[in-house]
Amino acid sequence: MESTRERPVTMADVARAAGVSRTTVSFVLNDRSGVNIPGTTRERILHAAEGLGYRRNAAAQALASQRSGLFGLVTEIVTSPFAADVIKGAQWRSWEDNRFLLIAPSENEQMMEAAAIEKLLEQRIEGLIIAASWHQAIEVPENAHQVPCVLVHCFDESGRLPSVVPDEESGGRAAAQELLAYGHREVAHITLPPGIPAQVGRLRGFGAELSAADVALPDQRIVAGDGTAESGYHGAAELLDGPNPPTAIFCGNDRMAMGAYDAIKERGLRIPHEISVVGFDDQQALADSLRPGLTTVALPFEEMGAAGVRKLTAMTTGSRDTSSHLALDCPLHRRSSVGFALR
Amino acid sequence: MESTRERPVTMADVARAAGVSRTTVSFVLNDRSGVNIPGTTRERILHAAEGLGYRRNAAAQALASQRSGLFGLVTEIVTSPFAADVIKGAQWRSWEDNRFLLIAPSENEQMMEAAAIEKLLEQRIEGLIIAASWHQAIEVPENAHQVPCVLVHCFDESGRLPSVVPDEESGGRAAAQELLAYGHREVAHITLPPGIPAQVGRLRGFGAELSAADVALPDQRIVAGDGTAESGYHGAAELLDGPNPPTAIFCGNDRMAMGAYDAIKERGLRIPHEISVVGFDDQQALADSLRPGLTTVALPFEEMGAAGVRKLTAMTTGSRDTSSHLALDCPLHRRSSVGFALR
DNA sequence: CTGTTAGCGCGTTCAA
DNA sequence: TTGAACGCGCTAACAG
Repeated sequence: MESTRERPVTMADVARAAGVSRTTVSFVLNDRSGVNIPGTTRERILHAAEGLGYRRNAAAQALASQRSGLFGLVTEIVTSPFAADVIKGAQWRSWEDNRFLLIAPSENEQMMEAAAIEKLLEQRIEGLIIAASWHQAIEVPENAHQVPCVLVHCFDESGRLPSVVPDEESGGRAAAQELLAYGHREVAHITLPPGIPAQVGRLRGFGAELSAADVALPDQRIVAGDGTAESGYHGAAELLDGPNPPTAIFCGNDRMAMGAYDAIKERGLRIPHEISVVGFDDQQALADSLRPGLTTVALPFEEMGAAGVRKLTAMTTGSRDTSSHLALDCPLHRRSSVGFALR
Repeated sequence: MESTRERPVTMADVARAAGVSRTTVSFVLNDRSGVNIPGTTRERILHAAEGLGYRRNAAAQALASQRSGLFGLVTEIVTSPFAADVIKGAQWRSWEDNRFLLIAPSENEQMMEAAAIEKLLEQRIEGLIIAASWHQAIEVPENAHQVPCVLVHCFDESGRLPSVVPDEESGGRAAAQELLAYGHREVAHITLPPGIPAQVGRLRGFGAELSAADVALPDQRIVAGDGTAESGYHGAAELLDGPNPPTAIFCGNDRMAMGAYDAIKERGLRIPHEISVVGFDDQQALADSLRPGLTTVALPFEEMGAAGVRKLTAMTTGSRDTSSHLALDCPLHRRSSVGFALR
């Protein structure tokens, strides 16, 4: 029984079949610039490769050339509802750039994240993207520094690593614009936990756009929340029960908007007829369960993923990209929670 | 300037540092069974590797061992809203199985799909998953047969390739159960294009569950749709304007449910008070824009992705898995479009 | 412009 | 148990 092991055809086979050396084959198959190979030879090689069913071996190429053509992405894939969008954007962009994207789950346990990166490093990735589930300063694992690294939806304190984050201020402005367009002048805001980028940016953008339209946002109209539905409920209650209730509330995130809905309905007010609400994050599962549908500002996850890869490609191809901190606009997603102001 | 090129440390370096041969290092690092190595030597090697910061080179290992540890997944990542869920399930499962998942976009152009697979093959994937955007029989590209291959959300006519599909019938049954639970006995169905698995299964399951409860589903109550909102509109109109309008409509998909909503509202009927609607597919973006929220049957994308990988792992590790055609349950997602029957 | 030669880092057989 | 030697498939100097 002579087992003719179906051995995969190699460059040597192609060279033999075409009557040339492996080098020539390599040159032709990678059509290297700066080498002029007779059209006939070229044809012959291509034809032989085709005929034999030759297929490049990426591992061999990676080993020999010291370049894997791989990018890595660590993200909270299982627990974060947003991770899929970042992956989608990054994945597509990588493919366009003729690279594969390796994904590794971090689930934000610091240990696991380092381990995940380690796995990626074993694959000799040429670049790494670390994506966080919320806009924050992160502690970058030591081993991440062994390859070009881009931070997505987060940044490091030192600011040494390039990052791609949402422009929270633009989101705040978008919310304000929408409310202003509907004639609201008595507006309020329920904030996120103080100090985090999302809290600072969203409020700042909101306030700036309002004041540009000569609409005041006094301190009594800014109540502190902590991001939970619970705090949204209390925040809205405080605003509505106060001496001068607003006609519209911009909530620092969708969860708080959910809480606000409860407080509003509890008081017999109708959304959007008597009061308008704008959220932030565009959480599908959440906006989905709210009645009426929540008009909210979305985070540009897909774009951030793509931008991260683009930046990585730029870095690995040597083009020194100076604009290393990118902030992407947060667009408004209209649903049904904003109506015309009564006052 | 003696540039001490920071050459990555190899097994040879570890061997030298530990005073043993590369073979021994290889044995220890891969803790090969059937080899007894003195605890001391073992310790010494591990220590040396740690100290030198040794990191395995996946490409070299793949090349030498002829096993890449990679699985491939082709899917319509950019155009299909469901692809992300399949990816999520498959990705997570692969990681658990200690493998990386390579994703390639197909966008259902037959040419592009083959090209995508070709790229994956160059990476020497050990298994391939082909995922479709709707449950259908597909033409499997020739090159897909060069590695173990599992079909997700689709199947090949010949039935030779293992597949993981949604159990459409279970979804039809779930819809019926929900309506029955709310006391509906006058129910109708708007079908998908005739013949496709989703149409056949959903209707069959729906009908079976009804008849098990002694509820009739006469032919006049089954109107043909084609999957578009337009056809849903007309189907619902036909049902509502007929001699004996139903109290509940099960639509073959969400898009048709959207159309049905219009016909219903146009006739001054309220959902779910006067008529109930159940959809199929659980399309976020769609169910999100409907008022009231659409109760609908979901396709188990994440589970299908995971099951596909699991099957692949089983195949590549040789365990002959006979149950090669897997059908996963479709669970109901309750929102607000089902209410108690008035009649 | 083409062929020769030497690695890339690791798995694995075969002796010792 | 350990070490020497070869091969995996390809890239890249360096000659010719």
